[in-house]
Amino acid sequence: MTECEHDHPGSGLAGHDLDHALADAEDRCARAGERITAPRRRALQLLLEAGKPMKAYDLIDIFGEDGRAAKPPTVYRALEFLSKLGLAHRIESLNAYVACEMGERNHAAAFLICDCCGATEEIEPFAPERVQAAAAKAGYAITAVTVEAHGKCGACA
Amino acid sequence: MTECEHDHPGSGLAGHDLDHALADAEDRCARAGERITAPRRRALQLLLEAGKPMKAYDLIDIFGEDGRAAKPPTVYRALEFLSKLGLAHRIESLNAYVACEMGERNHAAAFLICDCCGATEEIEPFAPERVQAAAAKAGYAITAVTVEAHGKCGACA
DNA sequence: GGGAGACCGATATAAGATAACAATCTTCTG
DNA sequence: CAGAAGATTGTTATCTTATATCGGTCTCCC
Repeated sequence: MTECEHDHPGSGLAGHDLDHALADAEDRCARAGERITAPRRRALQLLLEAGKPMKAYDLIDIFGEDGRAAKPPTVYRALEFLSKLGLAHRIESLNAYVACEMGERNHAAAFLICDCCGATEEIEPFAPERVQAAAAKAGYAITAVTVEAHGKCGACA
Repeated sequence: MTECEHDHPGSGLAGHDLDHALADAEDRCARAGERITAPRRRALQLLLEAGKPMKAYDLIDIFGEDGRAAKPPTVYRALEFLSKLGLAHRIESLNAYVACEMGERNHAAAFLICDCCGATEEIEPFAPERVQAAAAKAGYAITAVTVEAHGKCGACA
């Protein structure tokens, strides 16, 4: 899948931006009546710093501030929580997780994914009304849609 | 994920329909200059008979005509081949595989998936031109798009 | 009939995810 | 404050999903 491995810049957050994003997330969380605990916050921090999809076991490996790995359930639980709140998304076709780039609201997400460098871009879903229409015609009531478009990003093409 | 477990009818093929579908597949295969060997044919047969997404290890368990399991690589290789030819599709959000329901051409696929009974329906992709447009705007050149809509089918709703 | 490449079977192991249970923390209530 | 209820965590073990590797076989083509 990964072919060229240019690891061009990447849009990970750091310093002030990171703090701000984390504070935002805490707000959102509080408003949703949920608690953002230490492992949840740590998982989100790692995703934000990475700025690209991360495998669960990559997070596990770097989870401890002291350089020690976490136990898998710790990280999987945190990721489940973040997904539930829309603070992160799972990318099915990569078995990976990425911080949500579109602030507020637990929206549907769609992704452009570079098979070359691994970069992803979160975009507005394409034609939600047509999804619903097509589903209704087939008798389905849809609650969540996964859209993952693979190809090459500008830098790799 | 699975909640109710009605296993309502299902659209698996059998008898004459199955033979016909397999013959069709062999045609397609021959025209593509590929060989449909015994394990490939067997894998496709199992998917067609099931008429719904099957996990790789479910196929592995029932692969042998004599009731014996196959070795994982045998089935994974067959599934990879069938996917390449468009005779089957992988459903990322289920880690499962399903026979293609739309005859000819190696099209893009989209799926309606019932989280209740596991049924799926393959449909025409929604707005391919808008995918391409959105991707182009972000500098991406897209080669494959995964669309998986989850919800409840008519029977489960 | 012999070489090249595709394909297969088998073993082993890697990668991804969850079950189960005890311990702890939070919040609410009396 | 005491204590119960529920959410969250840590820990161990295990399950599920997928691939690497290697030697042998088959098929095609010259």
